[in-house]
Amino acid sequence: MCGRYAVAGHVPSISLLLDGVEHRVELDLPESGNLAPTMQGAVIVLEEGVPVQQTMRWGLVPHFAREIGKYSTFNARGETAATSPAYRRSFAQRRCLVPCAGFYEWAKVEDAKKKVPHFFSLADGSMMMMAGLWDRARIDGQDLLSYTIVTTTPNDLVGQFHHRMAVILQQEDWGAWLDPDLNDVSVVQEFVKPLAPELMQERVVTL
DNA sequence: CCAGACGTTGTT
DNA sequence: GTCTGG
DNA sequence: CCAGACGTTGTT
DNA sequence: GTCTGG
Repeated sequence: MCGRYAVAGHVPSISLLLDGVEHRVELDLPESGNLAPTMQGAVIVLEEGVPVQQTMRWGLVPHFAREIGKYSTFNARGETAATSPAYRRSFAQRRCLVPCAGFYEWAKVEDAKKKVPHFFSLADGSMMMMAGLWDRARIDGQDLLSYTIVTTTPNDLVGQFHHRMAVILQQEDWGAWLDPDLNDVSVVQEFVKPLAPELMQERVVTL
């Protein structure tokens, strides 16, 4: 799962390989130590072939919706996103990157009243890029952009805490995930797998 | 045919 | 306990 | 995902 | 918009 994550305040510039061409994206990420569903988050989408940062609502409102529903769409199961009515068009044509510092999982502790948050980030401290889907809906006469984070089975590290985990893309896959020409769903599906646990680190935090 | 759903996680 | 809002 | 609310009538 | 259930 991924229901809360953190976005670093510093401004890294990232590099994407799209169709053999390198693109640099200047990021200006608003700092957030605890981003929650329904809040505005920064994602990277392709705009006329160029990767750009874009702010949208976390919690995908499908193109066919006419109002922001009560459904839980902050995560999309990678196993079914390709065929589910709410996500399939986005899975095939509207993928995005969700940059973050890391995400949280809460663990229940014996005799403790509150659950304890654990923070998961990349072992080398670099920016984490989660696999996202986005969509555009017409709500009250206005375009609403929104996104969701794709989930999969956990690796051995995250699996100690939860049975679902966000899909985390390695840098060499960032461009391909964004590429609209890559619309063969079975190829996209290859990216939906847990990141190797040795590439991640975990620590207890307070929020 | 029309009406209504379209989602995830976690917990039981 | 369960729903809503962030 | 977690945190916080969860209710009504009437009066100011 | 498209599929499912009635």
